[in-house]
Amino acid sequence: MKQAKRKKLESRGWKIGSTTDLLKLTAEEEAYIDLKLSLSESLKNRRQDKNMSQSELARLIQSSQSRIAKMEAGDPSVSMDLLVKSLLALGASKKDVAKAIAASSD
Amino acid sequence: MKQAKRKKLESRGWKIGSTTDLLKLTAEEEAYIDLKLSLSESLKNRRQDKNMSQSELARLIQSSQSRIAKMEAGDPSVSMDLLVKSLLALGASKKDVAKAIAASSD
DNA sequence: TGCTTATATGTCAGTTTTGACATATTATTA
DNA sequence: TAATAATATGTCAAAACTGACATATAAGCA
Repeated sequence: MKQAKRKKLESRGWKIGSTTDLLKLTAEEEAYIDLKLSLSESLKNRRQDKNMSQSELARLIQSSQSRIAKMEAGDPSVSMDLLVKSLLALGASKKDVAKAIAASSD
Repeated sequence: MKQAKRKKLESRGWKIGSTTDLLKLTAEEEAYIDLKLSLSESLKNRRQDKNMSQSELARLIQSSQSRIAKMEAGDPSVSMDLLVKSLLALGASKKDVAKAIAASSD
């Protein structure tokens, strides 16, 4: 994994292991993170396309503005379940979700 | 939603609301459940294609046989995160995951 | 510039998900 | 048939995730 990418992930709060095994992020771990970041991005785009504020989306899915912010920031404390439920609440179809997931993140 | 399908879901342990609003499962809720069941199925197929037992898979992902069984049974206590991580551990690519998700469940 | 709205970040108690365990049920094979 | 392997089901303490809140920072506009 490239140094730049690792930095990006670490800045978002992902713990990629101790300093000694920073370079050992497995392909599966990387794919999993990629996948969540793709969902994050997709969520942000969908919300903005609807001219909706984070607070409005929070109301829609009975969550809070801060959690929406964390979702869109790719915070590791957010589950895929919540990301997907949010996308669906914004009108995404299963195929839309699939497309978001298949998209490579960089 | 069809009666037969609802029964199927309820038999797996999904709580689809009280008797009065059994028919009001929203499209989003339905899509979310469908999506998880598709991942379940995909996981089971992948594992079996590799001639791997649930115990072996459990070891591989540092989980337990009982949790694998729950994943494959579509138990509502299992997160999408765990399902996806497991698929990736079995060698699925992001595209494979996307395909599983896009697949309609019945 | 100040004012307002939107987004980001940190914390935390309540809830959900977790691996592990015991044990039941169902194949599979001798 | 018995014995063994595989899968299913129920429970629980620990770990992870959650909405909510406070508050910081940023963006837009008068």
